[in-house]
Amino acid sequence: MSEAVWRVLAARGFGGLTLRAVATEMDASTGLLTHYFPSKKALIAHALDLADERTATRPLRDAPAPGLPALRAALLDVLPLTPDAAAMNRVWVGSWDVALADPDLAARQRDRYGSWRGRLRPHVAAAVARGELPASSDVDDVVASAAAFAHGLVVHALFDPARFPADRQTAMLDDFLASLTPAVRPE
Amino acid sequence: MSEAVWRVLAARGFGGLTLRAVATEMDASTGLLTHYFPSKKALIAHALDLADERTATRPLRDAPAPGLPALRAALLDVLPLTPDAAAMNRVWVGSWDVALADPDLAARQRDRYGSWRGRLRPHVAAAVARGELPASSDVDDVVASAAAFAHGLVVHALFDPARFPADRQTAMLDDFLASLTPAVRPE
DNA sequence: GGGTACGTACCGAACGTTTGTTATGTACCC
DNA sequence: GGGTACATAACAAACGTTCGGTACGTACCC
Repeated sequence: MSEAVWRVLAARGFGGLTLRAVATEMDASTGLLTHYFPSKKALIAHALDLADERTATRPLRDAPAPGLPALRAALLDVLPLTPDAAAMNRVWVGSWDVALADPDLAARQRDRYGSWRGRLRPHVAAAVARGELPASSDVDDVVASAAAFAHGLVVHALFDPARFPADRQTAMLDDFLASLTPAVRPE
Repeated sequence: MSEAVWRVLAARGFGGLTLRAVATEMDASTGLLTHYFPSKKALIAHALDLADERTATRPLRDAPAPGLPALRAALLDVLPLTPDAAAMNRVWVGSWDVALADPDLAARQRDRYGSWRGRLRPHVAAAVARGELPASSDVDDVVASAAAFAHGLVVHALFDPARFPADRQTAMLDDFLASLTPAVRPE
């Protein structure tokens, strides 16, 4: 069932997420859907949870080292570098319209992204502790900036994949991270 | 009429943009709407054009100086620092779901953001020319990074306005711009 | 261990509403 | 009086939701 929801979402977005579309996708009746979801909103909530779960359980690249390299790995995991990652991001970006229109869903998204920043935070803190970032850095600001940069890059890459191939996204991320580190002047 | 479309969009997003919602909003009939819009898709396209127009004609802060300050001003104009700007961004972010679901609209968004980056480009080029940015900078990458950063910050600020008040957004942008400039070591 | 009771899983059809679209009518303007 | 600017009404389709009915497992009783 979740598979069908995901396929509908990836193909038609949240605007095309209907009980019948999901039912047809899985060759079932609308009765099945309503049996598990008391309302349409519950379906939408499940779709968001589904995106959450797929995001959480997707294979992550392991961080080569704590600090900046770990942050880099975590952000690379978010970018639409592969078709699967692009589909995932397409769902997330698409969810923003419906989430912003509903206070409950908006609050859940707020918490979601808050906790994502929370998971990014240790990497930034470690980077500061290891001297990769200036000690004067505001950790929360750096975290938020990195999260914002990644999400914005996701959007631009989704709309213009030709101009933002995987290697350019990676290069841009590396430049961004490099710009965070204090410049070392050649002697 | 455009005013009514805008109000519906700001309140209910693209998922709640219907002919009748707009008609009710302006105390008119659906016949009026269909008189001007041959189809629903035309309505959506108009909504996007409307967002475009409002984006283009909104009062912009004038750049205090060419180069980096001009880039800063242009990006500040995008961030949801005021309720009006937040409403505008809410519409833009909401448009991404419907845009990603329709190839025509997706192409138009792609061009839109491409031309926005095009308008940002001279400022970055000027910054390089003036020595505010390293001569080794890839202008297009810097432009895209700045655009991505701003758009990502928009998303996070929309979902969590309490954690991203105007002054923090501004501070984060300033930090981002500062990180682009080569560090100057105190003698 | 056969019968009964009951909860869960699901189908299929129908409900009433909302949707986009179309058709017809009317007032007004040049 | 022909064209523009709407209103009004109706349309079929799609929508979320409700509901009666079937199948099946599981527990309990005697």
